[in-house]
Amino acid sequence: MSIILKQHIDEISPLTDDEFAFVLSHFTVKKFKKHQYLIQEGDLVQNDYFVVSGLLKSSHTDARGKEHILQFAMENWWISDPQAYHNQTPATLYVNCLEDTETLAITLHNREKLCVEFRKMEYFFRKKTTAGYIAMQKRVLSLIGSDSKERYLQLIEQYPQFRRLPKTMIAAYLGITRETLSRFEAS
Amino acid sequence: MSIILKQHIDEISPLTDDEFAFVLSHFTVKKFKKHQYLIQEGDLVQNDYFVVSGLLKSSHTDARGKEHILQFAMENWWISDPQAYHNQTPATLYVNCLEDTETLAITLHNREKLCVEFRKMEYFFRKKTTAGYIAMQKRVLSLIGSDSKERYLQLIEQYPQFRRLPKTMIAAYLGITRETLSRFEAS
DNA sequence: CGCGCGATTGAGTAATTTCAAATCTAGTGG
DNA sequence: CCACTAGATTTGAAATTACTCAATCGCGCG
Repeated sequence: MSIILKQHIDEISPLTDDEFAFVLSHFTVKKFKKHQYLIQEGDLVQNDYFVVSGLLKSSHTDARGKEHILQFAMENWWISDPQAYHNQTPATLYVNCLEDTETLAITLHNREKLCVEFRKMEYFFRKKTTAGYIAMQKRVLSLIGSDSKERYLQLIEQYPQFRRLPKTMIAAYLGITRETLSRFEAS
Repeated sequence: MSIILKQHIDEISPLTDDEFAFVLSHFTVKKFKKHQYLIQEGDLVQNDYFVVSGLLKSSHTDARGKEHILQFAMENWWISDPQAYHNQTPATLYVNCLEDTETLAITLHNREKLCVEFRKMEYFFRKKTTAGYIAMQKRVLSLIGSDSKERYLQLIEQYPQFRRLPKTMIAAYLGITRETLSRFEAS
């Protein structure tokens, strides 16, 4: 099962089998059931999660009780509350499962230890974070520069997998209501 | 003048004077006049720029000719077209000066060389990028979760310095029209 | 069969945009 | 120091877009 993590790292920073075994020793397998929460608002966030299988989302619930979705995560993606994890402050996000999910979890302590002990992994995390930053900047551009219909079309073009998500959640990800989203598909 | 870069790095990864001299040798001083472009759409992006003094913005011009602002940069900030810089693909953004500006520029080649040669700087860039990712995620949350007036108030609370920017640009950063922004301040 | 949840549709309301015009302001040259 | 101009800001009115609230529809699952 952990082969998928190796392949994922290899794309940026190829490892020998021995090296990967060492890397893997810093992770722990964690499995969750549909609807289960990995992180709730206020929690101390122990882990960053690499998704081996399943489906999750991270979201924020605002003062009016509305949920806004920051991220979906499927196989090969990472998910957590990055701010709470990296700064070790209380979580402001929820992370929960839309399907039964298997993850490889790494604590901040082990992540930093791994970066110090093993150069290739510091390189991996640096590159991965850079790619994440670039993706986030694209999303900002889409949010400030495109109307909601364009954003929806861009989204399903970039991530066709997202078609299988409930539309209510797609809407919460795009920053529009489910009713507005529902009025698009017709065309 | 480069003392400000040292102080900036020291906040994350403290350096001795000798170490900093070594780091600095990887940068070149570049100065620009108000209205000058550092990067234009289609360019090969040579540098990431650390701002010593002055003021800049990065922006994208869409198919309708409208400008959307991704970032402002003042003293102590970094600016570039990250996607074009890190992937060495043609720029999709413009970066230009709102005031006369002094920068310390680093090529991707020198940045990577520096990371390999000098561990503390790889740590610095990794942490800096992580912080940038977290800030970007906050902005996404603000865009999908708050209406335009709330976003404006959040912005001037988080960055009071931005008050000195032309409102047209604040609007282009928030993803609203200048007319809409103009109708807020009254209250 | 019927429950429950997600998706859709309708009608009225609120927010935002567009287009146009008027007003203000900072910087320039005389 | 003043007049002038270009850019920025404000204001108005109509059109568009999105939201809210309420009702209905469709379907999978026990």
